Amino acid sequence: MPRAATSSDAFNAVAEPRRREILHYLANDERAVGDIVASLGMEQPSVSKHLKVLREVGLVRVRRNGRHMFYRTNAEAIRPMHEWTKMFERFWQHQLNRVKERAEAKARELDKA
Amino acid sequence: MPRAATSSDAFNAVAEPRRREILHYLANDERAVGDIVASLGMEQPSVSKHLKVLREVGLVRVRRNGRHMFYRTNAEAIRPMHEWTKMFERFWQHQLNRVKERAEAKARELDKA
DNA sequence: TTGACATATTCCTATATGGGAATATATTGT
DNA sequence: ACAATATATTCCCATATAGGAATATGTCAA
Repeated sequence: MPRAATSSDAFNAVAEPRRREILHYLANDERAVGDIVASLGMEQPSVSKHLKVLREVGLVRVRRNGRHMFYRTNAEAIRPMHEWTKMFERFWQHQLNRVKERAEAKARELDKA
Repeated sequence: MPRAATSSDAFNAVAEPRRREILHYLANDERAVGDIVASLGMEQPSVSKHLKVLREVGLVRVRRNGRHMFYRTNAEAIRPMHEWTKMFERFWQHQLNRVKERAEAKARELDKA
C-alpha cells in the first residue's frame, strides 16, 4: 500500500512545506492566486495544484471575483491537528521539568563543594 | 519530484495514522515492540518499520534490555507541530466569534418581532 | 468576436511509500 | 553450540506523488 493521499486529511496535506507556507500566507486575508505566486515565489501551476489539495481537505476556502480566485485559510480545519499535538503537552512539560530538576540538583551538589 | 520522505521531519512522519497511534500508545510509558504489536493489532514487521521512521525523526527513543527494545515517545519532538498549529488559534477563535455574533444578532432580531 | 489576462488541468517522470511474506540478526537460557 | 524468543531487514508491488512544460478553461474589455 502506498502512502495515503495528500488530499486524504489535514495531516497529509500539511506535511508538504509549501502548503504550510501557503496556509500561513492566507491566514490573515484572502488573496488571489497571482499574489501567492508572486509573494511566495512558486510556479503558478504548482500553486494551483497545492491549492487544490488544500481545498479538498477543507484547509482553504475560495471565492471567485471575475477572473480572480480569492483563497483564504480555513483555520478551523487546522484545529484537530492542534488538539492532537496538545495531548502531548503535559509530557514535554514533564520532560523539561526533569531536565530542570536534574540541573538544580547538580547546582546544589556543586554548591556543597 | 516525489513527496518528501516520511523520515524527513515530524510533519511527514506523523501523517501516517498508524504512527500517530504508536506515538499515543508510547506517550505514558516505554513499551517493548511485542506489546505494541499485541495492543495495537498490527504486524510485527510493520511496527518495526514505523518505529524506524519515528526514530529517524526523533519522535521516539529506544533502550535495549536483553532481547527487548523499549520504545517511548519523545514528546519534545511534537512541540514544533504544536507551535505551528498554534499560530492559527486566534483565527479560528475569530471565526467562532463571528458565528456567535451573527447568532446573537439574529436572536435580537427575533426578539423584536 | 478577438485578444489579453488569470487560473486550472494534463502529461510526463523519478522516487518514496506501506503492507505482506520471507528471512536475517541479536540475545538469552540450557 | 543450539533452540527459542524478540526485533529488524529485505524483497516485491501498486500507487501517489511534486515539479516542469505545455495546454486548456474561464472571464473580462474593447
